[in-house]
Amino acid sequence: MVKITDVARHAGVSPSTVSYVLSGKRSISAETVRRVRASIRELGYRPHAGARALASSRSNVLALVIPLRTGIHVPVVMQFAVSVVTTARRYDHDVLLLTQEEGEEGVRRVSDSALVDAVIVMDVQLHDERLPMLRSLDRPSVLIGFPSDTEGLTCIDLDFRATGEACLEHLAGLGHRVVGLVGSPPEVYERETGYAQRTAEGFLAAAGRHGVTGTVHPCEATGEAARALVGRLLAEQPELTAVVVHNEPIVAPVVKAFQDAGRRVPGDLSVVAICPDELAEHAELPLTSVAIPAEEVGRRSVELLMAKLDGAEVPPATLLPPRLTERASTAPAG
Amino acid sequence: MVKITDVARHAGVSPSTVSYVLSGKRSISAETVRRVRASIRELGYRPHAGARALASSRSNVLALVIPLRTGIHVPVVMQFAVSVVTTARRYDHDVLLLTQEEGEEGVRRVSDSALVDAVIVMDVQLHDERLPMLRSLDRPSVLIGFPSDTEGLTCIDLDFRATGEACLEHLAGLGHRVVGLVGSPPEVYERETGYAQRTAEGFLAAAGRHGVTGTVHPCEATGEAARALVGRLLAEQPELTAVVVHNEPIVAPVVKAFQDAGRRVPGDLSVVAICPDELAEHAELPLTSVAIPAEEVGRRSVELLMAKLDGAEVPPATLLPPRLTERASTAPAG
DNA sequence: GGTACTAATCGAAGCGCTTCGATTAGTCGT
DNA sequence: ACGACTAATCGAAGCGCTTCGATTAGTACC
Repeated sequence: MVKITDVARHAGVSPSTVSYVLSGKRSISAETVRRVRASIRELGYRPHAGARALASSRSNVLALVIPLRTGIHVPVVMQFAVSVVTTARRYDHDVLLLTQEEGEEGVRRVSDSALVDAVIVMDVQLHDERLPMLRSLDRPSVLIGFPSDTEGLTCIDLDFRATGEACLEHLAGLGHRVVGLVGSPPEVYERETGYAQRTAEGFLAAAGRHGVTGTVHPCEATGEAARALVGRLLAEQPELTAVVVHNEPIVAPVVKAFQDAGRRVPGDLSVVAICPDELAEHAELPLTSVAIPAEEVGRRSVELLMAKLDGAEVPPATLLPPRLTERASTAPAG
Repeated sequence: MVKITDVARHAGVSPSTVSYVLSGKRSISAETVRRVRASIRELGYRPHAGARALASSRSNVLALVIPLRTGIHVPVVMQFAVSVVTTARRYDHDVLLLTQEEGEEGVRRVSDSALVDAVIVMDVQLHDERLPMLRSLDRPSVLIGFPSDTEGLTCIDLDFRATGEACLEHLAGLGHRVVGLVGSPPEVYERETGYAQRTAEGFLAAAGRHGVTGTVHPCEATGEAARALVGRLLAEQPELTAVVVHNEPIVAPVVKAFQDAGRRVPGDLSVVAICPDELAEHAELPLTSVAIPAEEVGRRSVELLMAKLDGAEVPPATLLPPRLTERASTAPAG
C-alpha cells in the first residue's frame, strides 16, 4: 500500500505538505502542488479512509435509511437512492445503506461509531418513533417527509398541500365544477406520513376558492375497494366530471372502473393522478399527473446535509413545488 | 466521545484488555469480561470505526455496485440490496452503495482507500469491462452473473440452463409436444449477461431429451413486438400448446395476445414465465413461473465474501437451482 | 534598516484502536 | 520442590493521516 510518506519522499516534500496539497487548507506554491500531484498520480496514491477519518473526524460517508414497509413504491425509493449517491459523490462523499429494519439502533450505531458524518432518513411518519433519537444525535440529519413536530429537525418533501391545490386548479381551469379526491386508506388519514391530510386540505381549500364542489373519499388500496368507490361516486354524485387519485396502487383500477361503467376518459370524466411519472406515463391511457420528484428530493437532501456539515444554517422545512404534467386523461368539462 | 481508555479506566483494566474482550482474540477471565461489558454498556461505548479500521486494516464495510441500465427490473435489484444489507449485518458488516454510473473508478477508489473490505458487483455482463479491474483488486469480490471467462473470479447466479430445462420439463410432463421459448431481444443473445443463451440451451437440450419440438424466439421488450410474435407463432406453429416467456416486460402482453386471439390460458395454451415472483403472483392470471431468487443470491453473495475474508477457499461458481412454482397458467395438454 | 507582515514549508503530536511481546500467577507432573 | 506449561493481563508500539505551532524567506512600509 502506498502511503502519504511515500508520496512525500517521491516529491521531495514533507507529509504535511502532501496533506495540504490534498486538502487545500494552506497555501502551497504552484510548483510544489504540481510535483506532489505528479507523484500522487505516478504512485497511484489513495489516502487511507480510516486514517483520514481518525485524524480529521470526518468519514466522508453519509447514511441513507431506506423504508421497507409494503405500500412503498419501490422504483421511487430506488430513484431517490440513486440520486442521493450521485449527488453525494459530487461532494466527495459515499453512501452507506441502512434498512429500516435495523431501526433506530442502526442509525445510532453508524453515527456513534463515526462511520458516517450525517444521516438521511426516508419515509418519515407523522409520529415517527425515531424522532427523539434523531434530535439527540450529534450529527446532522435530513428527513424525507414531515413529522407533526418538526422542532429541531430539517425536513424536505413534495409540497402536498400545493399539490392538492394544483390538481384542483387544473381541473377547475378546464371547467369542472364537481370534483372528487380519491385518497389513501382511512387509517392513513390519522397516522402515517401526513401527506394524505395535506393533499386533502389543499384540494378542499382550492375548491372553496374556485367555487368547485370538492369531496374527499378515502379508499383502501385494492381493486375491489376502488370499483366499489367508483360505483358509489357514480350513484351519489351524478354531476361528477373529474377525480384526483392520490393512491398509487388503485390509479389504474379507478380509471378502468369508470370506463367499465360507460364513462369515457377524458371525454366524460377527467382524471389527475398523484403518482410517480413512470406509472402515469406507462398506463394504458397516459395520465395527467403530479409526480413525486424523487430525483430532486434526493439531490436537495444531500445539499442540505452538506450545508449543515459546513456549519451553515439551513431552512428547517423545504417544500418542493408540484409539477403537473398534462397527458391524455384530462379534458375540458363537456 | 467515550473511548476505549474511558472504558478501561471505568472497568479497572487496561485498554488492550477491553479490546480483547471485544474481539475475543485472547482469553479473558469471565469476571473481567463481565465488568468490561458492564462498563461498555454503562458508558455507551462504541469503537471508533476509523480508528478500528486503521489499526486492524478491516473496515467491516462491503461495497455493493448496483446496476442502473434500463431493462433491469428495479424491485429485484432492491430485494437483492436489502438481502445483502440484512445478511451483512449478521456478520457485523455494513454496506456502501455504489452505482454503476461511477463504474470501475468507484470500485477502485473505495477499495484502494480501504473504505471497504470486499465488493459485490451486480449485473455482470458476458464481456464485462470491469473484469480486469476486479481481477487485479487486492480485495475479494463476488459477481452476480457469469462472464464468459470466470478465471480467478467468484460468481453466483440462478442456474439459467437448469431453469430452461425445468420449464420445458414441467410442460413436457403435462403432455405438451410443441413448445416455444419467447426470449430476450435479439441483441441480448450476442452480448450481455449470457443468461439468455443459457436458458435457451437448457430449454432446447431438455426438448431434445423429451422428444418435444422446442423453438426459440427472441423478442423485443415491447407490447407490439409481443403481439406480432404471437401472431406469427399462431400462424406458423398451429400445433403449439405452450410457451415459456423469459422477458419480463412482455409477460403480460404475450398472455393477453394469446387470449385476444381466442386461445384460453391455460385451457388451450400453457404459459410458464421466468420472472420475479411478485410479477407472476400479481398478474391478472397468476402465472406458473421460475423466480429470480434475489433474496438467496444476496444472502449467498455475502456468505461467500465472508468466507473469502476469512481466508477460506470458496467455489468459483455457484449456480442456484431453479424453483418452479405452479400457478394458474399451466395445465395438461388438451 | 528595522518592524511587521505574508507565503511556503516542516516536524511532531495525536486521533482511538489493535496487536505483539512481556510479565505475573497459578497448575501440573515427577 | 522445581522446571515447564497455560491463563490472564498489561504496556507500548504503530496503523496512516491531519493539524498545530514553529521556522525560514521574502515583501512592504516608513
